[in-house]
Amino acid sequence: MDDTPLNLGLLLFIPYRAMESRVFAAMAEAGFGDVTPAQARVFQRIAPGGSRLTDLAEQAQITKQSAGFLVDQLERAGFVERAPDPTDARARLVRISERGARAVPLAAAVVAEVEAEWEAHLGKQRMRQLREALTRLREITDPYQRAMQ
Amino acid sequence: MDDTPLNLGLLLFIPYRAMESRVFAAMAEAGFGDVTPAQARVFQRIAPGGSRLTDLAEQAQITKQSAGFLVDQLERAGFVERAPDPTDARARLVRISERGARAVPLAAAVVAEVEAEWEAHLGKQRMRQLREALTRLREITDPYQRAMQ
DNA sequence: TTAGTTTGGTAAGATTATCTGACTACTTTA
DNA sequence: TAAAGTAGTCAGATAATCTTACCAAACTAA
Repeated sequence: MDDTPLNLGLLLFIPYRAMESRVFAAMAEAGFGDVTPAQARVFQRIAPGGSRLTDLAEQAQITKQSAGFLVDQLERAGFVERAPDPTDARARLVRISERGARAVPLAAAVVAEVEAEWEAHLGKQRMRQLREALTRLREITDPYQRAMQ
Repeated sequence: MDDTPLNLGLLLFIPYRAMESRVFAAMAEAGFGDVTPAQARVFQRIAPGGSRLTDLAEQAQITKQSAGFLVDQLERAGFVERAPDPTDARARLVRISERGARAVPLAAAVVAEVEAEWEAHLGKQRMRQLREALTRLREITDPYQRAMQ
């Protein structure tokens, strides 16, 4: 077997992917099977008071056309709603709607569950170190520093 | 500002995405701009002596049809070649070709560069802790444990 | 205060990446 | 040696993304 250390990109991707799969499986089981990964990546970036399409696109690193397409789907599925932005007549705010709000704590619970499993495997200390290192890493790898759920 | 701790999935994704972007930008600049992220995710899983399509599909967690589609593109672009598998007449081995082999050290250099930047920001110790935590995490989140470059 | 520039968003059309289901050809096993 | 399993392809559908082009509202500066 090859024991070359794995590149850090892949090392980051593997658990990310595992987390995503777990959340999607649980959501599907809970009756939210009609949300796709691409939609979720936009959804989870909606700010508490609502976000503009352009901001969502920028944060998710997709074009505003793609973001619009995904928000249309989320709106049709009842997860979000659009409201005029009182501060700018050109813009509209994408907000989490009632059905979307019901999904949020469910997803959060699965994330917590997976994190607990990881902590059980790594130990409290290493888990804390992991979170700290990633949080610091974000300072230089995330152009959008706003905290998100 | 909201100071809720970010969920670990997103915390993993942010630097992963940053690493990927850097690598792709550098590859494009070096004349390998015709490779897509999806193709790269398959390519980087090719074993030294070549891999079967089915194995690549399994490791990348896509269907063999998708893997075949991406390998077709990689083959047309000259990054890989297919050879009969001497041990099984049904199978063929996907191998890195000359052009592909030229791309590998280039990508590795960018990865090393980004990792060095991260280490400069985190410090040697936290960087080591990060790598160790991720390596251990892989034990419970990666169904395919074979080391990859 | 109005003309030019920027910003928020949509429209149309193409391309890429992915899936499911069905199939062929070879291999393994009972 | 017949049945079951495995490697891969084919066909057709859908999802997610892009580029280019556009419109309307809002800023900005002469």
